[in-house]
Parts: sequence; structure tokens; C-alpha cells
Amino acid sequence: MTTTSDNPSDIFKERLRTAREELRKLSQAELARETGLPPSSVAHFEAGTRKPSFDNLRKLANALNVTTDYLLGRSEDPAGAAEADPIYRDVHKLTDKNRKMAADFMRFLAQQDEKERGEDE
Amino acid sequence: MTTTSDNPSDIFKERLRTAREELRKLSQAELARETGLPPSSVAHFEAGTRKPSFDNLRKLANALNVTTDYLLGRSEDPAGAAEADPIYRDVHKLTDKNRKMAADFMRFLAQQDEKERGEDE
DNA sequence: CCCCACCATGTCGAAAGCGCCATGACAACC
DNA sequence: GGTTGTCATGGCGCTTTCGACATGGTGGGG
Repeated sequence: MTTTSDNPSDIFKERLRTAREELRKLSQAELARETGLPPSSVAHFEAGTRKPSFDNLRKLANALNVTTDYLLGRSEDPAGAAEADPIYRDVHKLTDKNRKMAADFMRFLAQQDEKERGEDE
Repeated sequence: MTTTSDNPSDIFKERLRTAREELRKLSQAELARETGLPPSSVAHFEAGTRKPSFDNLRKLANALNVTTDYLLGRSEDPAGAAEADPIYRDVHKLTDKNRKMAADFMRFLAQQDEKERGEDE
């Protein structure tokens, strides 16, 4: 019985594989490179022989650009809003520092736009 | 430096305490009871001396009724359908032109990161 | 045939989380 | 004074994940 999954660990390994293959179309080695994890760790996660630690869960979610809630099976939605838009394509590759820099840059641009709209129009 | 927090573990302990006190108004012991964890574990999490495992992170998020992304600092929204990241917050305000510029900027940063490849995340 | 990319599996020592339990600080209130 | 609630801290033995590395299997291309 039980089709595919019923406990969180099983859900996780399926979600991880789905996200890697179907969403991001990566090999395990590629995902490993983007997360900075050894490839064997990715394999262990998908095999269900290990569950990721706090830090590694974050790395996986960042690299795959999905919510941790999706990976944990707490949400059906892979990603909040993101994804289809090309602007999100490289986000997952950024370090935290550069991620903040990009966020600041976009906030700056957003303010510029707002200002122009105000003066001009 | 930097005000309060910049690494994920620091964010987590602050989010956890905030969620427990302000959102759910629970004592550590009450939260412990609802999660089935020993009270000392909750104390350790908020002190930052331990980081929760896969399973315990889920229990905390369930008991507090928040997203794991919020606890991990990947989303500002406690209950949010999750805009995954602060980095996404201003995107929708951008004009098409600036949106492209932001995308280019992020691609540039991503290439830089890839080249350096010493840090993670 | 031999490689090579991809993945599965396991072993190793080190590190970290686990639950449990004890102790102590500190404030509030009887 | 004493008691009670709340939280911090740290030791204990156990379990799990960690990264690193080795091995083996499978499938496709030269």
C-alpha cells in the first residue's frame, strides 16, 4: 500500500529529485557543484540514507530555487512566484554577499523608477 | 559587525524567538510540549548553540504555524505563500529596461562567484 | 572492445545534533 | 522567608550527518 510516500523523509527525497531533474534539469554532480556539496551527499539525500542538516537544506533550496517548505513536503508549491522569469535564472548561483548586493541594486533601480514616474509624468 | 545578524544560524534563532513570543505567545516549555521536544532543545535553538535537524525543523514550523523558509530567513513572510527571498521583493517594481539590467547584473555576479569558487551558499 | 558520464553504495574519523538530566540565575508573588 | 515559573547552560552517552574517498554498475559513443 502507500503509493509513493507518507513520511517526510520519503517526500523529501522525491521532491529533491523532482526539483533537480524536472525543474532545473541538473545532474547530481551539477547540483553538487552549485551547492558546494560533495556529489555523494546529493546521492545520499536522494537515496534517503541521509537527511540534510540545517545548512545543507538551505543550500539545496537556494541552488534549486525552491522553497524549503516544498522540499519538506509542507507546501505543494515548488517556488514562490519565481522560476519562469529569466530574471531569476542566475539568482541561485549567487553567494549571500552578492545576493544582498543584487537586492540592493534592484531596490535602487526601483526607487529610480518611482522617482521618474513622479517627476515626469 | 552588521547590526543583528548576517549568517543563517543567527537569523534562525531570532526568527524562532520572534515567532514563539510575538506570533504565538508561548513559553519555551509550551512550545516544547507542542513540538514534542525537550524544553532544553528549544532553549539551545534560541541560544544558537544548536541548529535543528531536518525533523525538528519541521516540528517547529508546524507548531508555530510558520513556513520553514521564514525560520531559515529565506522569506520575510511568516505564513507567506513565500516570495522566496528578500531579493525578489522589489523585482515587480522594475521597468522592463531596469529589469534587464538587474538580470545582467546578477548574471555578472554569478560568473564572478563561479570563477572564485571558494565560498558557498 | 574500452572509456566516460552518471549514479548508487559503503566505509572512515570527525563533528554536531539528539534526548535526558542537573544546576543555577532571576523575577514575581504569597 | 519560601515557592514557582521561566530560561540558560553544560555534561552524559548515543545517534546521525559531515566531507572525503573508494568501488561498482549501467548505458552510450568512439
